[in-house]
Amino acid sequence: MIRVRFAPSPTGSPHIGNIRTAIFDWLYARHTGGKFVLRIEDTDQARYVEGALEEMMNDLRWMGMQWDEGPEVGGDFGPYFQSERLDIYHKYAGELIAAGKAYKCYCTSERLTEMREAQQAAGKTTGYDRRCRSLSEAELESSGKPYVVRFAMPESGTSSYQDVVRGSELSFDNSLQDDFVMLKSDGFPTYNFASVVDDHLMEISHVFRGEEYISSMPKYIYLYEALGWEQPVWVHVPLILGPDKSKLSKRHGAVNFSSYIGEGYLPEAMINFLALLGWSDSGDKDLYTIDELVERFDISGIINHPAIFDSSKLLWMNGVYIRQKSIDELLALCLPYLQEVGLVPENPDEPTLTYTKKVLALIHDRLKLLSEAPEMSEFFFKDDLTFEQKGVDKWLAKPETPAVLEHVAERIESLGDWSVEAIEATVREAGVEAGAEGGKVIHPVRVSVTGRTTGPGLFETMEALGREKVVQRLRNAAGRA
RNA sequence: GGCGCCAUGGUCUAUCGGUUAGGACACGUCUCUUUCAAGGACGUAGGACGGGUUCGACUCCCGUUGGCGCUACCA
Repeated sequence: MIRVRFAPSPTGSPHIGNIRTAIFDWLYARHTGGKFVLRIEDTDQARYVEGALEEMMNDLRWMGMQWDEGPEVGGDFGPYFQSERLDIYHKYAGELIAAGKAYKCYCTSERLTEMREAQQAAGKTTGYDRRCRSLSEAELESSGKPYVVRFAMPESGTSSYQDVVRGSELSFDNSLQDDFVMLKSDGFPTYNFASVVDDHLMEISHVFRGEEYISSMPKYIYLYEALGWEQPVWVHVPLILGPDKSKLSKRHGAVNFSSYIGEGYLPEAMINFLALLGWSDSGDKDLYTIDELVERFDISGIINHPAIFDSSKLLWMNGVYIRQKSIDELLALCLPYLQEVGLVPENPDEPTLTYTKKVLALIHDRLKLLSEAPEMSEFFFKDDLTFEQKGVDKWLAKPETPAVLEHVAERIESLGDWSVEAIEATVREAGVEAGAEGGKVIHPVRVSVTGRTTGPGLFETMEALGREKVVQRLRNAAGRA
């Protein structure tokens, strides 16, 4: 049975890198018909951030990636919060201590710091000097003092494992390894220990995690050995780097995942784009539906080198997915953005909805982000236009323009058939009659009616706006000049 | 500093010894057009360097350089 887990720690807003790992986990579980487990690694009380877990769950659900086991849904391998599994970690730590494979360490953080600084100053490799490993409890004068539990690593030899992404065996010199902390003095386990215990107990078959853990592999190898457990398949996925080429982290501003939701990216675009950051199956295809991704995703396609996160392709992809939406879907997607700035009322009536759909149809192809909808369609909903200076200078300020606009208004006013075709014919005719052919009439009319020099087709825009508003705006502009 | 991973255009990538090194984004030109998009056509741009191995290396090996990661009572 394939079981994969996504194991975030609630220490802040999830970023692109966290979510990409979750996408790989989810895709692999769905691809193999396995289980997708969500486990919360809340073992660092100092860095715990309120609301981070809710944000994570919200992000996952927004993408339609519902976990099979974990918070809110339960499962047979719970609890799924590490903070609720402390007794389990203590039990196994106790067994390892009894077997002489782990030991209590009473060294103070001051001593550790001093030791590290001395090692650095001497140009030596830093690491715990294992003082407490060989001393007895009596020798340490330890009674009542706080302690951590360290794992007793072998001091010589090499350790190795098969890396499924790199396709080769990776090995490490044991003499360079440290007796790492398993249990902290506050009684909480460290990631290194807790994840091993939980992955085993939760019967995780494949561990997908960032490649920053590769250098910690010796720890896991010996922990599994000491516990007598079989290792899962390690899938070290490539890191996602920021534009500055460093590992993605909080300090990279625009990388918080939820902010992409707010800007109006679509889940299918985010999943498609992120799945291709560190995985590929052909190289000739860029657009994948979620079903195609589930069908094709496999460990063999995972890339072995880091990828820089550059959102320009994501933006393009989002435009592609927006264009694939029906008008009704687009309405549902854009309405919140339009309502937020008051362009559309909270409880719109049927005619308003119909009108909004007509407007959205006109900007549909131009939209790359849902959040662009208000700015792009503002003049359809508001009569007090903001005029682009460029348009005013180039067209409205021309001495001959008012007469042209007035004439167009006149002809439009008496137009019988209010269709796009009739409007176009009439505007063009009126232009000719007033001595302004083609662009010479179209541009000033556009600026008059929309305030802009760019936008959807002018005649479609006029048709949507309605005769009354068009005539009024033309006369306003004529008088304005 | 030590250890580890990695190395194809600006970016994401294909290539698993023999290709005019392919695709996509971005960029540029043209086209369509009232504008801006969208669409179509075309184009600029790539194997870090040096040694091997081989009839033949982007591809395999070694070294160099470079980038990144780890080096916590963070994950």
